[in-house]
This record gives sequence, structure tokens and C-alpha cells, in this order.
Amino acid sequence: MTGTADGERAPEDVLVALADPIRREVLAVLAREGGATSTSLAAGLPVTRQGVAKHLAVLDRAGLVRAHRAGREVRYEVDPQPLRQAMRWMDTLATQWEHRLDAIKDLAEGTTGEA
Amino acid sequence: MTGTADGERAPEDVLVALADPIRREVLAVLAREGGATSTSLAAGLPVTRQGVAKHLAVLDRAGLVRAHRAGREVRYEVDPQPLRQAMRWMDTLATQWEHRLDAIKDLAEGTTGEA
DNA sequence: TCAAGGCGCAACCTACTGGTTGCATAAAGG
DNA sequence: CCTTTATGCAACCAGTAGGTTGCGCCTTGA
Repeated sequence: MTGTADGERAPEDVLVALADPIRREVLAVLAREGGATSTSLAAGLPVTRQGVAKHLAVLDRAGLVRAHRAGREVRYEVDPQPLRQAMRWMDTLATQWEHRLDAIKDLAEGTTGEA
Repeated sequence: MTGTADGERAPEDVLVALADPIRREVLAVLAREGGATSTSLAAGLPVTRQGVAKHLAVLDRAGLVRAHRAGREVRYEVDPQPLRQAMRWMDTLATQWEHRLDAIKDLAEGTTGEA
């Protein structure tokens, strides 16, 4: 099923997905190896295959990985797009904050040094 | 104390902090209002003051907010810097992924059309 | 000085997340 | 056809994150 498959995904899913160290490691391995299965991933991680599978499910829901069935294997690979989206979301947020802070600062200056 | 106060903070703290909807809301209010106290925040949120305080502690640990004591009040305001840092971290990650994906693609092309 | 407002700390509760084991199912390959 | 290998599903377990209440301490301001 590969996630919700809609282009406009909520950035919070990505944040939640990235908030776990094992999931970050999974992504790192997937990026390094160019793809892997839950079984092969579990071999190099301190969790069982089922544990990895659950993490992959979370990553898939966030759209950060894509699943491709090949015979009896299911191969996963990373997708940078949702990451880029989340970055844009954060950029908007940070910019808003900065504007507010500037506004506050200006206000303070206006109060103390009023011409 | 205002967080760990070191310039190079792990981006994962920011991710964890941002992964919670209430914390995102807290940040939104702080940015909109230009600062607030745990008590005033709790008034507009579906949690108690103590709940808000815990969230503020998490945000503070991530460096996303700064606490300023004013008499018997503690006023919090947002700090965009860790957000920017986290974005840079994500950018590095996304870029890495994209490079790997390109490498894989090139490899596939090379295999089929070897000159 | 004393009441009220605002915080901080600690104990406690609950739900969910991360993890496991066990079994069923499906594709490869002899 | 039977064995092996890989995945999928479900039940179950433990730790912790998010939330609450209760209480004590410190400022403010009348």
C-alpha cells in the first residue's frame, strides 16, 4: 500500500517517524545500502525482524520509505520527498518566529527610544 | 537554566519535541503572542498548568524556547535557532539519500546499456 | 503582616509505543 | 511434493510519555 499515497502529507508524521533512533538507523542503512528487507535489516540491528517491520510500517505511513515486492521478498527504499516537505514546513515556522521576534524587538525600541 | 546551552545540540531532541501536537500548539501560541507563562498557556489549552510545564521543559531541553524569570512569573519565548539547525541536519540527510538514489539509478543504466 | 497568585517538586495513574514470541501463509528450489 | 526462507498477523509484555492532583515555597500588593 505504501503509505497514504497523497502528495500533501502532514509533516507531523515525518517528525514522529524521525524521532526514534532505531528508525533513523533504519533509514541510514536503507540509504547506504540502497534498499533492504526487514529480515536483512534486523540482522544488523538490536531488534527482531518483527520490530523492524513495525518501524518500517511507521516510516511507510510517513512516506519516508517505499515498499517493493519482489517474489517472496519485500524490499524497502528511502524516499527523500517527505523529508523535503517537512523541511519546508519547518522553514515556514522558523520564518514566522523570526518575524514575530523582530516585531517584538521593534516595539521595544519604539517604546524606549521614541524619536 | 534554559536547556543545555551548548551550540551543537543533537537534532533528535528537536524532532522529539516537535513530534507532539500540544508542544507544536504551545510553540504556535508563544510565537503568536510573543511569549507567555505556563499558567497563561494552560488557560488556552486542554491541559493543566503542570502539563504545560512538562511540555515547556521538553521544549527547553531541545532549545526551542527560552525561559526568563520576571518576579514571580517565568515567561517563555521561542528560539528559531535549533529549528534551523534541525533543518540543516535534515537537508544533509535528504541530500545523501538523493545521491544514493542517483548512484543506484546510474548503476542500473550502466548494467543495461554498458556502451 | 497576610492573603492571593504563580511556580516547582513529587507521587501517582493510564495509555501507547517499542519490543517479543508463536504461528500461519506464500514463494522458491530441489 | 516437500523443505526452506521470507513475510504477515495477533497476542502479549514492559517501560515511559503525557497527564493529573496535592502540597510547599516565594513574590506581590493591600
